[in-house]
Amino acid sequence: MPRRHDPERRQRLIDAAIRVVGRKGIAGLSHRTVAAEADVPLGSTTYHFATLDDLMVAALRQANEGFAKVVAAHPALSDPEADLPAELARVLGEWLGGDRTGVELEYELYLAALRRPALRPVAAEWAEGVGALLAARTDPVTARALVAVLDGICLQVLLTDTPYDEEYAREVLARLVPAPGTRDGRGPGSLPPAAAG
Amino acid sequence: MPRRHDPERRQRLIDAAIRVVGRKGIAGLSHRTVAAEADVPLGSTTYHFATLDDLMVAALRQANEGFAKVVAAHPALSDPEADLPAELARVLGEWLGGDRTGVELEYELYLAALRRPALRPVAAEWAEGVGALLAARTDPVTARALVAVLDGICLQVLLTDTPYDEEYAREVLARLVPAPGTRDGRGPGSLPPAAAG
DNA sequence: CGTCGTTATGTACGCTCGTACACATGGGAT
DNA sequence: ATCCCATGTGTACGAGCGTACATAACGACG
Repeated sequence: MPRRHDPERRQRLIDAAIRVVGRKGIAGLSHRTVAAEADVPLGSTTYHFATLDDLMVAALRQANEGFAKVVAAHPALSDPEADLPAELARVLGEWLGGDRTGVELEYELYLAALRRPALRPVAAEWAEGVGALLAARTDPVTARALVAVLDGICLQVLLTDTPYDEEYAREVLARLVPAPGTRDGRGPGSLPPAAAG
Repeated sequence: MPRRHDPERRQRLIDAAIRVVGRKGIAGLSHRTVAAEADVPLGSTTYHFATLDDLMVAALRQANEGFAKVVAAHPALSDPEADLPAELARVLGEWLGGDRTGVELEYELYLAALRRPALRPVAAEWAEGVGALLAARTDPVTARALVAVLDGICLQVLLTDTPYDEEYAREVLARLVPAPGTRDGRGPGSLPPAAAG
């Protein structure tokens, strides 16, 4: 019985949980599968995470950083001069085009909040995080709308096996962003219809 | 051992499955729970639905009619004179404001398509169905965009415990609909870059 | 009436699960 | 040096699961 006194075991369990969900889905997540993946005895997982919800909260919180990393790798998203819709569409394409397993993993944990109230605060954190990032470039209402449509486009791609269409995404995102001059913080709502067509 | 020769048993099993998912979620769906809910022996569920995927496909297909019913109850959605964004926002509010269990049920089955390829065609049917309905009022690209943002708004409400804001939804939907006169079927896509900031 | 295929029923096997608990261990406080 | 508690380990129990299968009833059809 080696490996006594293993600090960071908790972290290794989270990593293992993420790998398990990535490979077998949430349905395949159990104290035992995580223990096997992390190569620790069963009792260890139940000790560090009494319930599977606890484990999922930790996993979702960590998985959320996946999209954030892609975003952080694109400083253009923070550049007020850049074409925001085009940049967003590109970043989304990069994320969806990358490792599909990772994308499905993040979304599965995210969507699990529907039935697991424990996950909802974490899901909200993510939405607020992305929203805050976008709000710096537009206004709060537009930011929320952009997050919603990003979510919606991802769902369509992931749930219906439709390939991602970056040009389509760019177009849709562009319609949500008010014309310059309207973006002064007083919020949108009165943009002339001409701006949308 | 009464009730031999029970036609429509298959249908009753689907109904039972929907009730089970509504009450305990997909995680609580099993041949046994459905059998108990429908008050039939275990062997009967395995006979009519060899796998749980079969049962879920049938259930999702039937559950999909929930939103369709709400839509059908609003003929204004087909009226070319009506304010489409406002009507959509109202219908969505009605659906989300109604029996929350039913909404969660439909969405849970819908989202399950992420990990169950068998459900993806059914999920796609739903998206295409709503899309076709909206395409009659605008153009295909706008219709897809509206479906995406409807999905996104629902997600935000269901996943983050945020109350539904009809006025916000109306505003966002309105930005996606091209101004009248542009809606001639050639589709959008050529709006000047200036509109994007 | 008799036959046959579909539908219905009951039971059993092997597996995984969450949970509980008794025991071992080792490091930090005293 | 000693004690104590957080941490680690092994095992067992009862429950639920998918699946398989032998058997029984029924209705259609000749």
